[in-house]
Amino acid sequence: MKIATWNVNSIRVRLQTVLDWMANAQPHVLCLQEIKVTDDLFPVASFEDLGYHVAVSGQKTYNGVAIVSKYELTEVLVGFPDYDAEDQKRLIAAKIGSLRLVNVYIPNGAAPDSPKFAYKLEFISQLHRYLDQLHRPEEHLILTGDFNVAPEPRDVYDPEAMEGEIGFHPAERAALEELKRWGFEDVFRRHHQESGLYSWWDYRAGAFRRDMGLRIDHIWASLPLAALSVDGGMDKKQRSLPKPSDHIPVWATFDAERIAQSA
DNA sequence: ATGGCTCTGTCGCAGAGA
Repeated sequence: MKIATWNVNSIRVRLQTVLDWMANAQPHVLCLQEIKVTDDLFPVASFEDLGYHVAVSGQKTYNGVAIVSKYELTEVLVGFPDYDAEDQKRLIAAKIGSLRLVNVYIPNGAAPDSPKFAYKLEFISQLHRYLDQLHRPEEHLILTGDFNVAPEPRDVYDPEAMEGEIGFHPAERAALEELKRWGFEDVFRRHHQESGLYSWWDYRAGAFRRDMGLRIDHIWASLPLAALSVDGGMDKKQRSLPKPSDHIPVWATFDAERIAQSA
């Protein structure tokens, strides 16, 4: 079972790119962020034609998340039950068979001295509370999406230069580490330990050409589920194609039979 | 170097991204 996450930076601009990638990569589940459309304008039919189910939480211009799945999506939950997140559409969850999946677009934060950074930390704190309220670490649970935080020095191109900058500030790394201690393992890191593996490169200043990237898109699995993971990866080629998103797809595979057996 | 691109809403630029 292949699960993927991709911040596409506008689904309308990137639709064909995403469909082409799916035809090749064949994910069972794809979590999208920054779709930048209202629900009614999301190209549902394009995915349904390929045999996928779709759950969307979008808004005009900014943010927006969606889950695209070969398996039926049930118990779809949009946003937080008791926190309005300033009406920003950044969270969608669903049950897929016995699997629970949470797709999140954590706020960027703008700059460490910005109110948006406080909102980012508050959002991560609310996400922690959300897990406490709705889930247990013993479940087969995936938390995935654009986390907008590079967890460790090996996840940034220049740890010294980036220290304290947005995406690699100690406060957000600590918040993310605390979230992880709820009961998750970074599935990508289970399979790849080396530095220099990034999921995002700035559009500006030839950042991709100079490989100035960050690993900020993640697939976390609860510990029982992480034990059933088979492989993980990131499709860097997608960043070199014409009109790319600034993020690339991140994916992980799991032993579907053992997931079904232990359900 | 708070920009260097890219996208949206709207047809000038401004806001956001990270």
